[in-house]
Amino acid sequence: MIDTGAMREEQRQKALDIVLEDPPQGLLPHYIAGADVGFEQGGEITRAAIVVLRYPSLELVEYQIARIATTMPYIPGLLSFRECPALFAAWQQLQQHPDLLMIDGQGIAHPRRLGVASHFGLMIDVPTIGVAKSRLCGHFLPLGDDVGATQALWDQDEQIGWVWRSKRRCNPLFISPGQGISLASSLYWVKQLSRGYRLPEPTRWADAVASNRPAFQRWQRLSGNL
DNA sequence: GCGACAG
DNA sequence: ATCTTGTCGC
Repeated sequence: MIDTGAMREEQRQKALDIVLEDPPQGLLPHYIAGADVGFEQGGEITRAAIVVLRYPSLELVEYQIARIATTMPYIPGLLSFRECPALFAAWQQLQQHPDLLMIDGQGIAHPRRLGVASHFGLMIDVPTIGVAKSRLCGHFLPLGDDVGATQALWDQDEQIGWVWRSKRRCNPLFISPGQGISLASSLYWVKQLSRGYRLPEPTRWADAVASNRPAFQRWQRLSGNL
């Protein structure tokens, strides 16, 4: 047991096995991350924020922000080409790489099955889940008004994701597998990482960091991470 | 030809 | 996404 690198890899693999299980059982992942992208100066600058939370406490343990020149305009269906460069820059700054990453945007719920979550997951070779606030494509049966109401998101006769009402009187979330995870596990983890707010904690924290919201500023003070 | 269209 | 105040509802 001298090769700590191999030991660490073994731990990582155990965590991945859990993430990939359907449904997940046994051991649990150690770190889960959330990513969000925003723009500054009228779109000239792309800002990506990635946060890492410890599981299952969901406490924020690290965050990184990357700002780079925008290279692509927003074109529906080609979002990943616009956001991946900044996301990757933030990813390379991380001290801790997570076992699972939630990205705002679609996974396979995309015309070509390559939403930003799928694309970025391939780039970093880490399981990803797409959590979008609105629909890009696909159709679904009428969704109930109650919390937890769920419908499968379809493209023809193929399921490409889920429509899930995470909170009452709020528009539903559009959840789809990014890379290296199943439809069932995608929904399972989004629920597992939600705490009564519309967005699951990883995405919620990523948004708070990217937008420098009060909650994040308060965290900075309390953790001495100025 | 017309409408839809993640962030 | 971003520009932005107040406002409605729990």
